[in-house]
Amino acid sequence: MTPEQLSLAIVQALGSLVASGKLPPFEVPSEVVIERPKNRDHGDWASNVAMQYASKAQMKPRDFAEALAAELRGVDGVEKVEVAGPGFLNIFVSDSAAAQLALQIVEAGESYGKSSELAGVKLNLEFVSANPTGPIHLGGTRWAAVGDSLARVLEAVGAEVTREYYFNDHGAQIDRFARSLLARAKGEPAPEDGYAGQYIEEIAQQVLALRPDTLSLPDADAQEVFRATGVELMFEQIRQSLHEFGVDFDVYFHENSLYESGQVAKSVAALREQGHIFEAEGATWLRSTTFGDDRDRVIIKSDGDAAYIAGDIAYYQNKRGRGFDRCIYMLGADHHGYVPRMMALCAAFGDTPGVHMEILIGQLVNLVRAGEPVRMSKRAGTVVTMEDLVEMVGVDAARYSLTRSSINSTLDIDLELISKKTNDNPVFYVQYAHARTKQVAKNAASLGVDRSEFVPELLSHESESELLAKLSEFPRVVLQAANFREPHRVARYLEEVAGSYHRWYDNCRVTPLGDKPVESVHRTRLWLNDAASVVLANGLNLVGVSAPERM
RNA sequence: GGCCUCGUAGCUCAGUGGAUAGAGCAACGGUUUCCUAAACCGUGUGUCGUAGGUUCGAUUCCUAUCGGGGCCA
Repeated sequence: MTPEQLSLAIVQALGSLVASGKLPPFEVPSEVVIERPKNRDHGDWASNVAMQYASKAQMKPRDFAEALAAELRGVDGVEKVEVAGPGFLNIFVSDSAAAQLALQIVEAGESYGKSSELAGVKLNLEFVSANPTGPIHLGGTRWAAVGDSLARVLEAVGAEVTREYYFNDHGAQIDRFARSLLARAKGEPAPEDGYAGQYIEEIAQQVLALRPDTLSLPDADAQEVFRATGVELMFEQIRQSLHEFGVDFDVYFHENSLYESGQVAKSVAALREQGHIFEAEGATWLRSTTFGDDRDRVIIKSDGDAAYIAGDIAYYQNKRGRGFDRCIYMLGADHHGYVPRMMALCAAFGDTPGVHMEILIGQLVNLVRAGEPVRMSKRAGTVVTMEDLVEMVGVDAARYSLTRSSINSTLDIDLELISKKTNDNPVFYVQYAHARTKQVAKNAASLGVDRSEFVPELLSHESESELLAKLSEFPRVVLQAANFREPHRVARYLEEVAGSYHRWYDNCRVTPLGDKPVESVHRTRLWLNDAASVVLANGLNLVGVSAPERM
């Protein structure tokens, strides 16, 4: 019996109670809250449905609960129902009803945990989107890990997700990049506002190797060569790093294409038609204050150049034109100031902010070494990059530790700690649990324990009902992670599954001791072992971390 | 000054308005003739920053306030 099945049983019970007049008519919910009580005396599962709906039926919570309890006692698999405290429903499920789940999970395999909640929804998820002026730094690495995991979670609940990377290779930042390359190639110190670091040297050399005559050109022309070629090389390096990090985007969207295709002009014209554009002080403005922005925004500056928001406007309309129902943007906390103007442009197109456009703001990552903050500077070239982090701890540990925390929290990564590869990192704990399930299965096979029978009532040890209960929560955790856009929930859940599994492993053997014969209980436990294996593997996959067979 | 975000155990952090607030790490002690000891078991610490409010019930929601971080002016 899973929480979903219980929820359904309660909804049906409520329906029949109302139909038979045992409860006064009220609007019966389509699902109710079922949770695993911390205290096992409170049952296998508990519901607060009576406290929530008693007033709607104009009853006292306890009376409401008693009526519902009486009805639930007739449900197959329900062993006992008690009413406790202010009106909690404490439900005890029979061991064999709970154990059926192991069978269902193994049979479902990779599809266990998936649902069709967002089936048919086309989602655009934009993340990282760093301009190609240098390698992906720690902050971008966090979005790469979290964004890709979020995409996986959303796909698991049925959404059609496009991972998208938006970048620009013109403008002030890129100029600084090009000037830095040129200076380095000429052996001059980096410009005051430029970039430094080993990668500048490497890219400069690569550009010279491709275009050996560059330095004989006039400075302006040479700089353009460094810009065009340097950006290309840098971007290729970024794509490669992301790929090695396990993150591949479906679309790399070039800001310039919005201008070249005339999309910007078209979008501005569309907004002008709606009356949201005005001219003032020689510039073209979006009247974003109409939609809650704290001031109007310049789209085309008085010198004729487009402001950054011109691209955002066109890009948003372009996404919607490609059929996306929802456009999700992941931005760092340093860009939270953009939210009101972004939402305003969404509304200006007649869309609904928060529905068609969603912006997730994530806090930054701090680097710490032995408790002391590490100062990072792009100019001094002392940034820690995605490659650095991966080199220190590996892809799995890096992705896991970046994904397991809420993006609302600033994340401190302690280099001292993480580079020591201590088992501080829970990724080892979870991966080890998975590896264990695989080794147990292997041993079972070699000793002749197979899945030829399943006797649910034999899974009666306390650690078995704990593990089964934990495994049953997986689909709901995935759904919550998707709905809240919080993939860290999956990682936290996996840590709990791993704990339950390790405890079960210590208490219940799958293979018989010594030369004892193989019995039904061993064969039945193999199902549970394999069910745990499925959940750990499916969950790790959602976090973007490998599920090793052995460690 | 305005806006965003965080404040929970010694540390790093979980915690869809529910019952006695949790995990990992760190500390101490125990468990291996047998499926992986990267594991398990035991020992303990909390004014959930503070003050009000809403509620049958608040760590969770609202307001104010203090403190850390960030963005803008």
